[in-house]
Amino acid sequence: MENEKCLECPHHIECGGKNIELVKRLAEKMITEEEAYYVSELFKALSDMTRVRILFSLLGGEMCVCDIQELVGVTQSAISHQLRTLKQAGLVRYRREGKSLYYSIADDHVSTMLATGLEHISE
Amino acid sequence: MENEKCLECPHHIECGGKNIELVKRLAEKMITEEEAYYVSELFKALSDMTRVRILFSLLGGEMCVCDIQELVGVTQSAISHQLRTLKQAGLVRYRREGKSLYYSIADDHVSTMLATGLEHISE
DNA sequence: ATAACATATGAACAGATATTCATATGTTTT
DNA sequence: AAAACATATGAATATCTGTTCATATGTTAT
Repeated sequence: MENEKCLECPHHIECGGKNIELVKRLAEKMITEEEAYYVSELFKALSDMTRVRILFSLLGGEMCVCDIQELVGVTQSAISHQLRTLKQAGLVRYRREGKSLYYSIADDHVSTMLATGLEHISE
Repeated sequence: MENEKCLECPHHIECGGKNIELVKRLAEKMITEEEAYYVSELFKALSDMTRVRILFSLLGGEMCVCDIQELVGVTQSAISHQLRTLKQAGLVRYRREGKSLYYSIADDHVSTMLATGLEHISE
C-alpha cells in the first residue's frame, strides 16, 4: 500500500496517514485562519499580568483610570497603554465624565473568560 | 481640604482621590499578584494562532501529532514546541500508543474558554 | 486666557516569543 | 542489532511586547 508524500513534512512519507478520515472530516469544520487569528489576538489581550489585574479591578464596577492605577499599582502611562490594548480587543469600553474617563468591562464574555481562567488555575 | 501624596504617580497629588472607598473595598477582594500571574500565563498559552488552531483541532477528539500537523499545516518541530507550551499550561494532555502520542483537551475549562472567545469575536 | 488636572500617545529600549534547523530520544519493525 | 518511524529538544535568530520617559490632548477651574 502506497503512501502519499506529505508536503508539510518532507522527511516523513507516512505523515498524515494515521487517521486520514478523521483529518478530512475535521478539516472541513476547522476554524479559518482568520478566526484563529482573531481568537489568538483576543487571548493575547488577556495574556499580560497588568491587563489581567486591570480587568479584575473592573469586575467590581466601572472605574476611572486614576483609581485603576491605585489598585494595580503601576504608572499612569503603563495603565493607559494597557487600557488601549484592552479597548482595541473589545474587552473594555469607557465613557467620559468631566476630566475623568470611566472604564468598564465590555460584556459578559469577558467576565466568563476571566472566571473560567481563574477556575482553571485553581486545580 | 488636603490630599495625600500618591507614591504611584508622584506628579499628581490628587491621584486616587476620586473613589477612595471603592478602591479600599476592592483592594481587599483583588486577586493576588500570584493569581494574576498564573491567569495571564494561562491566557498567554492561548495567545498564539498556531496553538489556537491546535486546540480547535483537538476539540474534535484526541489526535496524534502527525494528524495535528496535517490539520494545522506547520512543521513537526513547531507543532511539538507549541504542544509543549499547551501541556505546561495544563491545556492538553497526552497518552502514548506505540510510536504515536495522542493529545487531547485537558478539561472543560479549555473548551469553554475557546467557545467564549470565538463567540466574542463574532460580534 | 491661563493654569491645573486627567488621560493618551510616540519613541526607545530591554526582555520575551515563535519559528527554523539540526539533532536527540523513545518505539517498533526487520 | 540496525533501520525506520514518531516525536521532543536545544540553540539561534528575527520579531514582537511592555515599560519608561517625555510630551501632547482634552477638560475644568480660576
